[in-house]
Amino acid sequence: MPQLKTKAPINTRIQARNKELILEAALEVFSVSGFRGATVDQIAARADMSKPNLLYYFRRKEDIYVALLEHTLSDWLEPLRALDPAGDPLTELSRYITAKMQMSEANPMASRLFANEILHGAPMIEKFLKGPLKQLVAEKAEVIRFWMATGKLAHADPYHLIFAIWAVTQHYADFSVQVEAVLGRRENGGSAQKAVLDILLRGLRPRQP
Amino acid sequence: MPQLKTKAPINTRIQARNKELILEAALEVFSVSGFRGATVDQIAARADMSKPNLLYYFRRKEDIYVALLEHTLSDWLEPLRALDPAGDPLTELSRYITAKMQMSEANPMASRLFANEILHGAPMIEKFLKGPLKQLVAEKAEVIRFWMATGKLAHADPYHLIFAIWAVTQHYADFSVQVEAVLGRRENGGSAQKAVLDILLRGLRPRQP
DNA sequence: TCCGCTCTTGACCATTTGATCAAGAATTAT
DNA sequence: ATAATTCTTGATCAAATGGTCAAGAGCGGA
Repeated sequence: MPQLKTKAPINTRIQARNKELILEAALEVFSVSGFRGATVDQIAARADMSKPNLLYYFRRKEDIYVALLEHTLSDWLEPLRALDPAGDPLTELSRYITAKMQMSEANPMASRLFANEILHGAPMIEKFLKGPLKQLVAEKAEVIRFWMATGKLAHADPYHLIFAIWAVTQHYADFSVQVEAVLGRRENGGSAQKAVLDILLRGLRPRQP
Repeated sequence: MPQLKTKAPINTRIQARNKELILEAALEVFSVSGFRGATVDQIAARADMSKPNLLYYFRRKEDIYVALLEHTLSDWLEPLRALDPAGDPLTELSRYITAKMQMSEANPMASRLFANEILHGAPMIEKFLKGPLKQLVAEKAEVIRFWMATGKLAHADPYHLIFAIWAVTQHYADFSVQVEAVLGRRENGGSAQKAVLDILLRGLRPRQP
């Protein structure tokens, strides 16, 4: 008697490999061209695969895009999640900012993918923004507020502080073309990181410790 | 004998009006969907005009896009240009940040248009970035460096300070969907402005004046 | 009024592109 | 080995879309 598998065949080795290849190729293409601008042909070509074969693994172009977003949403939150209420505030924030800067440098394509999605109204991840993200930010804003209340950090609006950190760190990935144009393409790896830490954190040292 | 006008007929009243209508409609469409995602039909519909009629004023879709960018590039730089070396540093920077925040709130579509263009590699405005923009930033970075050297401002990398200001102020326009999702769509007009000024400038007050 | 120029549009075209299908190749299980 | 299943792709389709064209409507100057 044949096994009943109407859906979700267990991933074979070939499936795992090809899905990975497709997602990798799709990130490159979507991050450059956005959802509308990217074509299935481009992705298939980058994945060394015929278009029908690609569509055998992901039925619709949109499925690839959504899979990509889901695949990285969780990683994206990890550094914020790691903010430790028991740690030293400036050390914790410093770690967070550094982690975000390193993510921007190591994986600018993922950053641009999100930027594009949000810029276009976040049609695919609205639920995520209003649910898990909002929840996590509320929680961490509370931690920051607590640090401020106990005098270990200067006062500032925790939400807007978090926005500022996001904005600045992701700027180096999302607007890298502009950054490089203005700087004349001189290296910006370490120096940017140091400068950003300085700019964002210097004002947060408590007045009289 | 008929007047010789092979090109550039002087703008008639109808031309001026329709070009304006088209640019207005195009900004709405391009800022939401990006260059590739926007269709000429959409723009024509928003401008209450048939597609061929729209293409009578702008031969190609790209022409509308470029016209839009050029139309606003200059305005975009104005606040930075206004940084006055003779003024009080903190007052000047404060004015600059406030102006940028107000632009973000008043015209988020223009901000998103640029964000999109840069995110996709700035194919149309590369020259502008490497020319006038780079030039202006270099000049103003020098002003900031001067302020720091004369002890009227704490030390920080002027370039990265400018990037931080751009990043944070434009974040509220470009990522408004995310900001509103996280804040639960509570008003953010004035409070954001105050918070941003505080976060960006507090660390810049000179140590011992 | 009349003539020339500007403006407007329905119909149309060529290309791009997301998606399907049937048929064959490769792999796996028995 | 061999049958069943999974994988692969050339050919093809329908819809969307940027752009053209010719013909007519509207406007302004003489």
